[in-house]
Amino acid sequence: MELSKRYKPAEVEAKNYRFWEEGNFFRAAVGVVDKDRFSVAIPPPNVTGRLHMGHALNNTLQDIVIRYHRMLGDETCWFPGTDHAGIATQNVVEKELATEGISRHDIGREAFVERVWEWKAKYGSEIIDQLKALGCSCDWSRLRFTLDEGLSHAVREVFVKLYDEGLIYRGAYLVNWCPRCETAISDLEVEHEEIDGALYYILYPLEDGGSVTIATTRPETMLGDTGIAVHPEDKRFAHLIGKTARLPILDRALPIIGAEQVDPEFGTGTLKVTPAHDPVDFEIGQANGLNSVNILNDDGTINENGGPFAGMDREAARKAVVDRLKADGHLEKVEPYRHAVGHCERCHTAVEPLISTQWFLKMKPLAERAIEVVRDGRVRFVPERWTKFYIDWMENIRDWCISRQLWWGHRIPVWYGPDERPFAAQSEEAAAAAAREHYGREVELRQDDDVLDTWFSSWLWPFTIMGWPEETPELETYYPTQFLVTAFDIIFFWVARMIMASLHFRNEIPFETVYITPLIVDPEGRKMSKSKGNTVDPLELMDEYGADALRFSMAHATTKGRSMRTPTTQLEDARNFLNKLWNMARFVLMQLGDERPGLPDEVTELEDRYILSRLAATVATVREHLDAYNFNLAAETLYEFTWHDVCDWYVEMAKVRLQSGSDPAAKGILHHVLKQILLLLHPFVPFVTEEIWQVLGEEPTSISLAPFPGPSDRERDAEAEAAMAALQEAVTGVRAIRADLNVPQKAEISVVLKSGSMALVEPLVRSLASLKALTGAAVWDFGSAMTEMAGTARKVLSFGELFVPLADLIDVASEIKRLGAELAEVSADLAASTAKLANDQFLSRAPADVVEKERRKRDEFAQKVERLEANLASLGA
RNA sequence: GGGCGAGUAGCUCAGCUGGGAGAGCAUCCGGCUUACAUCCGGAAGGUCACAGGUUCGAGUCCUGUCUCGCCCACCA
Repeated sequence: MELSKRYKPAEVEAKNYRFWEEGNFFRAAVGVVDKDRFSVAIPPPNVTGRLHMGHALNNTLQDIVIRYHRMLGDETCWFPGTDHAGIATQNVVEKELATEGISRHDIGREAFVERVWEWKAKYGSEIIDQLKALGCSCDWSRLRFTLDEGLSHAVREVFVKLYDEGLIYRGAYLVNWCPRCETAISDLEVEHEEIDGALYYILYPLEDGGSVTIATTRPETMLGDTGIAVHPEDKRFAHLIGKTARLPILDRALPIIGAEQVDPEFGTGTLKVTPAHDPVDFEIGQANGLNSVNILNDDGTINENGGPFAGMDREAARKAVVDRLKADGHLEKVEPYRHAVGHCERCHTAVEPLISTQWFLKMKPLAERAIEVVRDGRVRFVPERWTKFYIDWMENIRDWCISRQLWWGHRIPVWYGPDERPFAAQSEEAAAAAAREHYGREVELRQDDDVLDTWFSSWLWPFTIMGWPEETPELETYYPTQFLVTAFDIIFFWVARMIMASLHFRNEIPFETVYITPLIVDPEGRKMSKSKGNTVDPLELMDEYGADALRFSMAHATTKGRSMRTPTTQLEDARNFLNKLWNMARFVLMQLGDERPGLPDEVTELEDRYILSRLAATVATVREHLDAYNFNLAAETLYEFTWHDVCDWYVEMAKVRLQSGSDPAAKGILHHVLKQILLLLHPFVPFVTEEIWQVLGEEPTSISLAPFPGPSDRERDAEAEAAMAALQEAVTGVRAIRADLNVPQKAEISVVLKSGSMALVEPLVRSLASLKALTGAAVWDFGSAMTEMAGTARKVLSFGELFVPLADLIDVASEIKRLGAELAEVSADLAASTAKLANDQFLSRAPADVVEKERRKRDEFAQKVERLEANLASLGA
């Protein structure tokens, strides 16, 4: 089969993915006991999702680990699925409706939800196709959706259980309200953004004369003020406690109280208390029995409690309130003020805190054990620093608001009786039965209108994808999972909650290792976001460079830092690298023809011994790095070995033997080394490696099922590596002379190599043909004393010296300059080394091997200096 | 107000438990050497942010400072 001169991903990728799917290579068995098991639950992408760089990174890393373990021989399963993504999906469909000029309220709940399912049927698989394009080797037969019947059942089960345990409660508390989405959102869904606002100083008259001035950033909330607070120990205001002020405009009586929460340093040191619209005020209100006056409608407009401002949008109301205060002489001053304002993560509308009746989950009882398993290392974060991040948050965890005023999601499994008594149950029938029992008769039940936070299904993901609450063979075989990959911003949303859920419902951890990826940032180092317009589309990158190139560059760029830049030049590097690999394969195929010789029995040639030694080292290093999740180092090691050790040196040396007729050993080694490289690279770049594997016609059918290289009987060969290093030094020396002195490529030269080390020279003599081919020097003379010759270029090596007679090409003066510069450098090294060895402290405290190494270095420098000096002398310097 | 990460060659970044500063790109010089010009050979380029400290020895460990990025927090 003929390979094209360049690697063309488009011709290879889709074809090979189809091959994998048709072969069911990623289908995992259940119930296997005689193998290690390895499983991963995918972080389910939103059904509305389009592959972004975060997904690309995340799933590339998961796939590398999954493929690695599959090749290690583990029974390996990657469980895939998608998330129904409550608000996000509802927003998408609402937007679609808006283009038709209608809102969800126009068509009603049932029809709307139907519409979303239609949308899902149409577009929900796009993200799956994109993951396949990336090469992800999930077991697609196990694809799940967080809103499918099985998971919905699990969600109801969990809700009822937690309700019965008293961990879920309903009540009116201060929540974050998004007026655009018209729903409560959890603390985690609020993003704080610094904005330029203003501090308004409002004058509150006191009932018995005088006034008090209070600073606020949200003047319109004064409509909901029900008190005023000062710090109890603030002497300036002590006399005010117990008195009453009057609210401007609405003329409400405001008791003045003392509260610890007040910061005497801020503003005027007094606080207007608006329990319905501020978390601190809510606390103070509760503690002091103040009323709560909610002034907002669900859409963010002012309600009837806002008096003359009722019906106005909150923005307009702010302005109107300020104008009115000013007109009445109640506005003392306005100062510019920069502060953080909460925004809805999904739609970026400013969030309003308000009192609302919602469902909550108590977190502290769940958090305790979840902290424990991380602390004792049963669940491990990589990089390790995230452990502290996790524990800090868990220790200060607050209750989770789990209800959402949406239509798309798991409807809360609670039915209310005529007296509003709630019945939590798996089904309406079960609730009816419970109600019948309670009331002693048949009653009309009404289901709660709200749905659950999307994360209320995701936090059950690792075991619900395996069929929980049934005790399935999947659970038995693959739970707990071994590995989870996610970004740090999901630790609290998801990772922490999964740990809590798994411990609570299954009494075991959900996964052993949590790998936290760096955050991908733009070229300026800023977070990528659609609103900033600095996103990069991985699908476009895949089109341009190929999925493998994207994967390799991702792996290569993944460090244990907190962020990484979008790979740009690295993408080109990766593409070039894969092309290099492709061409190496072409070369090997050209040499092999129909033969598939494999590793020869006897290996004697220097370069053969060398490359096998390097291969053994590479296998060991790559496995080490993969086991430690050092993706960049593993990729780097393979790049280096393939390109430099194999292509630059081994192939070039083997050519000599291959061109001068058949050489079974060289062919066998080429074949073997190529195969090993393919296997080592396969987890990183599955498409190109599979393609070459197929062309070679290797067994097994798919490289994805082949065993990953392990330690072999051929291990490191220090002697060959040392001899090869000498050869490389000599070759590079001659090439440098050629380049420095502008000796034309075609010009015939001869080389004299002088060395006292027969151990090193002897293999070079045997590799004479390689030396000639690699340097273009036709005549090599070893070991003989150099007779003084005019016009000789010189190079001092670590183990000897090179002489290249070039007659009139040599300019003695510049030759002296060249050698002089090197002498200066080496002399400095020698001086440093000598000084070190003269230091008694060093000799007595440094480990013996370090001292020994230093001695060898010193001797080497000394010899080099000696040779350089001799050469300079012979040039008459 | 706390916390985290980064600061190494012109650019993007490696550098594991402390023992002679690395890669790729860009630059310069030379090459169509029949696997690859997405290539090959060579060269130049760095007070490892700054200041102290620990150590025989610090890019690597400790303390402090500066710059950038990010996270968390009830200063309205």
